Amino acid sequence: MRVTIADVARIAGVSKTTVSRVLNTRDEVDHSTRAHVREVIDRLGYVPSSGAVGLARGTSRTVGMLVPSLTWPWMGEVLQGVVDTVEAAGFGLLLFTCNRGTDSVERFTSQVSAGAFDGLLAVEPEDTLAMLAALHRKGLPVVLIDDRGRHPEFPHVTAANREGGAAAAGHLLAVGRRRPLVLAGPLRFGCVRDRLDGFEDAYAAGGCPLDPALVIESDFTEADGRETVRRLLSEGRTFDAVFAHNDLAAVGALAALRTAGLRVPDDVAVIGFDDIPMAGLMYPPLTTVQQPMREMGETAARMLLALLAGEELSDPSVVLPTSVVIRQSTAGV
Amino acid sequence: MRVTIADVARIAGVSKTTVSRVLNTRDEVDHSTRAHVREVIDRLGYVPSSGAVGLARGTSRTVGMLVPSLTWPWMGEVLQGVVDTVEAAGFGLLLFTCNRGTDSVERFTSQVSAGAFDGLLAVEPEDTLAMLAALHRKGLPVVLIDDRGRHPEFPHVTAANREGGAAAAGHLLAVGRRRPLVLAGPLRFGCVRDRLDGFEDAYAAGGCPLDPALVIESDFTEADGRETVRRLLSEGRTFDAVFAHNDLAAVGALAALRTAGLRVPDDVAVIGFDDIPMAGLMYPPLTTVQQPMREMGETAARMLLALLAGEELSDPSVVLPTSVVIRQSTAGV
DNA sequence: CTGAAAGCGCTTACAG
DNA sequence: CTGAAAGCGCTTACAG
Repeated sequence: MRVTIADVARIAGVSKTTVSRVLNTRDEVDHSTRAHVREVIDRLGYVPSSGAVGLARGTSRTVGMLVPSLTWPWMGEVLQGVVDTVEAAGFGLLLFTCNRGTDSVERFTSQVSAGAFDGLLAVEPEDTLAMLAALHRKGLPVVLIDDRGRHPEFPHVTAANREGGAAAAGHLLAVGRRRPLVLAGPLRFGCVRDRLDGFEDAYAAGGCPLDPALVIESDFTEADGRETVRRLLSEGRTFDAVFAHNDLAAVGALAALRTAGLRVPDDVAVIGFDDIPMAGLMYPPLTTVQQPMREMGETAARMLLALLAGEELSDPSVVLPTSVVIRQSTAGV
Repeated sequence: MRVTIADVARIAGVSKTTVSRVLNTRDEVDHSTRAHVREVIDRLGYVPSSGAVGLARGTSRTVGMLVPSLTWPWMGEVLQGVVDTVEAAGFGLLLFTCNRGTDSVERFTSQVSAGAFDGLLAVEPEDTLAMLAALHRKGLPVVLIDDRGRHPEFPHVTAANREGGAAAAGHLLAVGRRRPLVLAGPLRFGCVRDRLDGFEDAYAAGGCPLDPALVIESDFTEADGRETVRRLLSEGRTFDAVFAHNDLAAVGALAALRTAGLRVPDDVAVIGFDDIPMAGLMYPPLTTVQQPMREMGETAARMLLALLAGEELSDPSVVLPTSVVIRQSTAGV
């Protein structure tokens, strides 16, 4: 049987109130009483029932996390950052995905109403944004880990996409590339427009404005990156670099260039975005703009915990710096 | 304010007992009463507090999952399988990692005592096995997703490692490789010994027993795979194939062979194990023995849910089939 | 078929 | 400094 606070109280010869105070408050308890109760707690191995504590206090000391998919290459890093931070604060992490339509969305919202968690971390909530906004308005603390949209109504953390795009341009210009192909992500995403703007402006400032025919919307997949580059080459387009808006598309570009008999980086330099764990293991190793995924997870988790502690966020919109990781796909050997 | 069962009861003009029965039982309630209560529940948007239900019922309808790391290449697939299954059953998933020593282990065990979840899924619990065994003995339902050890004391799901090793051998023999290098994982892992046994036996049966000097213990990392192959080549060893016990090591082998000027698969064929998401995106695309990671997650989750439902497991030790995915690193173009 | 009451294991005014 | 009692929001015998 479970050891309860009543057991501890009885054996220690005090009231449940006193045991509760030993557990939860720093003062109001006589030193020797406190020591004695502590001893009994340890001896019995008593741990308060989280359900009962939650019911009495009206809080669960648990945060929820909603992700669109767990199999994206960088999701593990974000998750690890979140879990580490949340665990260290003594909170639990309840994980949800929303990849199966209304059914799972409904189940998720009912978990919210059920008070299963006190606050929510959401990654790139494209389809679920309206729902989240409703929950947020009803008082659920929410922090977005959001690399796609622009959501000033939520506290959120993103990477410095514009600066990342500019840095990619700076690097390509530095290695002498004047005619880059841009394999953009879906243009409805804020992050994509930011990366593009930063890149375009930097190229213009460098004295060679982009050729609009070489800015192509793609969909962040390896397959589409590969196919797009193949098609452009077959149409006779020329370019001396590829800036892909994510690493998967860059890997696709690598494959298409190889198939076409072009050398990377000699004929065409390739730079990606994300720095997924496999980026350095590609052939050639992929130069890329790094997003600090783990740190983004940690930061978002810290923000949510602060909110739950009743603190004001000094800055509800955190932008973490990106940086170019130079590897052989742009640098040669 | 939260809508409670008392609100529903008052507005519907019935007792809390009746509302509870409408919520939880199929019978014992008059048809029209039931309909009326349902209507009030919907109108008010009432959702029972999971904490209160848990306290009253002594169960949390939540399962825990303990993983050593969230950033391993195949972990996302396992997690996705688990989350999908658990969510579909209306359970929550509480995620824990144990990468920060005794501190996090202690925090984890206290969550168990706190009754935060009803059952546990654990992935490759090398260091935490003793702790898990203790919890299991105390009555916590546990299912292992375990590709490393052999733990007959727990219900668990693994991949068919021995058969996978044999299949790798069969494939290499079929493409004419008679002198393979084996880049084994740490030999203390059961899965490693199984893969090795299957591979060795199949090669022996094929008429060419392995050269013991070409069976090397490695550590499942890309760096060690690369370094080991580099060293062997520099020592003048010859081999016409590499069987790596995981895909990361295989990717390392690919890099070392390339650096040495050897062609894959012409000079040396390479086959890995796992089929991580990036395997097909390598150059050349990596032939590998696929472990059904997502299915392993789903199966383990289903087993745990069955246990929680009070069912007996028809088979507490489930072995899921592996299969060779043939790509260019062994097959040429 | 329905309800009053006790109980799940805590916390928290309130009183002393 | 300490405790009796009410309350958190449910479920579940028990009685009718």
